[in-house]
Amino acid sequence: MVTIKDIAKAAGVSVTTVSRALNGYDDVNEDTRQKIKDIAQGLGYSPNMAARSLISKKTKTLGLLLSNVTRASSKDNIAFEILCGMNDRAGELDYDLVLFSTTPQKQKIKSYKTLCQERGVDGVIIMGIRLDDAYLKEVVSSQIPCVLIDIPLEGPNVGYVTSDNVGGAYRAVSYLLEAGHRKIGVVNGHSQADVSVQRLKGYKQALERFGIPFDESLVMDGSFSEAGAKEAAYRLLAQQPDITALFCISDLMALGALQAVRGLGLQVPGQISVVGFDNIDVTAYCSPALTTVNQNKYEMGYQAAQMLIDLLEGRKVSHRLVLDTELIVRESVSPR
Amino acid sequence: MVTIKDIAKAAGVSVTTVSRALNGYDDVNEDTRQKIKDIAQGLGYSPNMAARSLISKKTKTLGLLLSNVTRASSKDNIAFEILCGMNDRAGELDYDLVLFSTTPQKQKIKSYKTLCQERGVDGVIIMGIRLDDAYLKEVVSSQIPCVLIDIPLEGPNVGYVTSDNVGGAYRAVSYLLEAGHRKIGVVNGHSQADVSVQRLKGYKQALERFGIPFDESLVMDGSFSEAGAKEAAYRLLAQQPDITALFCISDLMALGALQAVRGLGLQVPGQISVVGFDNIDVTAYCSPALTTVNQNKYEMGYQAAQMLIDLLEGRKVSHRLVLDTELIVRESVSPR
DNA sequence: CCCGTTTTCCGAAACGTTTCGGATAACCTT
DNA sequence: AAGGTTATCCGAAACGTTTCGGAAAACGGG
Repeated sequence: MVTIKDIAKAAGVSVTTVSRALNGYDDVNEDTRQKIKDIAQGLGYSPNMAARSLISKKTKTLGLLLSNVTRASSKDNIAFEILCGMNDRAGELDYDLVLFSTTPQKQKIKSYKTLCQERGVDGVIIMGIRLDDAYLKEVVSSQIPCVLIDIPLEGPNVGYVTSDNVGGAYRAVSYLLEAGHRKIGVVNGHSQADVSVQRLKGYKQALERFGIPFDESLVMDGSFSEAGAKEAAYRLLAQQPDITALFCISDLMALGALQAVRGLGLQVPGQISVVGFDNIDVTAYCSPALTTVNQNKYEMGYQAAQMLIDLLEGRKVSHRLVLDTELIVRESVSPR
Repeated sequence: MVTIKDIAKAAGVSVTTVSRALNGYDDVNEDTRQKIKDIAQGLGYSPNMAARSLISKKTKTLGLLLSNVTRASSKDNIAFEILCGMNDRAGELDYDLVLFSTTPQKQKIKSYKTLCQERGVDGVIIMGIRLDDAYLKEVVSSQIPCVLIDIPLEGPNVGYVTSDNVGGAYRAVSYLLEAGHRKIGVVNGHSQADVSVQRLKGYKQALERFGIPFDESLVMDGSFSEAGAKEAAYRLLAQQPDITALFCISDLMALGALQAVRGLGLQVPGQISVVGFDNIDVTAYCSPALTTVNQNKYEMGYQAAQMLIDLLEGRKVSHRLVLDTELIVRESVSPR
């Protein structure tokens, strides 16, 4: 490994000068700087990040904490799209991304905070975590700058980015109402996800606009899984046979609901209309193609990285970003 | 930040002893060790990786170089599933994963090798790169241990993991042949991807078994994209109207081919049968559900991480791993 | 009780970089 | 020519850890 010292020797200057020359300080003669640069180039020098960050206390790396990057989670590639956006922006700004794999059992031993300071990431992006996660508070209240995805928390060092979930749900449900549906079941996620409560709020608002009272028994949790949603949809349709439409809080769950509806021998959208949320890729290909609300996942990641880096570099910036959503009309809804 | 020094002071021992106690050396009294551990715990100590790796020259991080983690690539989540596997295994073995975003323009400035040594990763996994990539040779011939995904190169410090592409293709095409198809078009990727040549080889072998001569004009490149495949399928079907089946080298391309077939007003599988490759999620949901060959993406990532770490830790291990593939029969093929 | 061995500890150097405080020399200004 | 600036450079300390060589103390065997 070629070090700054080797360059110094070759150039006949001190290591100090080499360091300052390479880092663009202005108290070094342009000729010497050029000579040093040439030698560095010739020797194939590249700075040692460990040494550098040992003293600067900066690592130029962002941690990504996502609790569910595991075998199961790959079907909806939402996480992946977000990751792509993050990675792109981080790359542009010369940061690297390190993935923290957090399995429940490892979490017992090492908290996020420990993980972060051990690895020495400058900041961290957290997603896919439950609101009641014991360690969420910890990292948020710690000194580590962090931005949350879909978790509305703010602080001096923490911000978040999310989609306009209530708006999206509002538009989706309004669309159903305008199509004449009046008894709309909702397949929800679980109470410990902010998106669940926000999207339900949108549902209620749409109902309100049409003067329809909210009926608690029309909503059922599907735990964000395909199987869970299938189960939930079965129960919903069994208990309330006059339901004509299902609003599913996520596309994956809409897929599960679709199975349940078919399992009951009912047609989509002929007898039951379905709308989802997220606009994952499958929705365009499945049959019937799913009407859903799009959220800009790539952008979420991109902006999250941007916000975190802004935070890190001390820029004054809003700690809250809500991205627009858009209703994507396809084939799973018919008028009633 | 609490350092080893603070612990030493609090425990009334030297930093050497603290270090050795914490790292499990046996020349420290069990009582002192316990005391030191307690104090470390109490102070919330966590070791500084930068300092540690400065001297040990190990970082316990794996680099992941994938050239196409960008906006477009998210539709087929193959990369993501592989990543999940890698991340899981790396995590189990106490390594972290850092993503290297390589855009074509950045590649000009910094070669992979530079990237790796700057970031000080112990080794690197490379995927999604073309065989003719200028820097591929560089990193492979460098000292950096690396494992390739779907690129058959071996060396003292390099290994690879891939699927049984020829076997998979062989079974897929045999299935078509057994169903009575004789004129089978193939939508290929491009010549600079090993999977393209392997899967084509499987196609040829199947043909051979049935005594059918290989016809060059039956294969057309679709550049691994949906649009490219659509175009290719159009051309194929126009030029050879008696084609009765399409073997697509990837599912994403099969989706494109499906569009082309429909665009020509033909039925799948009634008039044209289609089989894909990869078994991405959409294939189970699209209509008709796609017959395809599954490759175990998660396992590929898992094993790649395992192999790299074996390499890093000097274990004697095979530098080559070929995972089984499996034909998944669904609805896109009918007998002729 | 002496000598060799084991146990337990420590001082200091090293890793590659940045940075603080200063030093030298050349250049102005009056 | 003296004093003040400026341009350019350097020595040494510091960051937090590991590790080499050795040292002190306790122990065991004869």
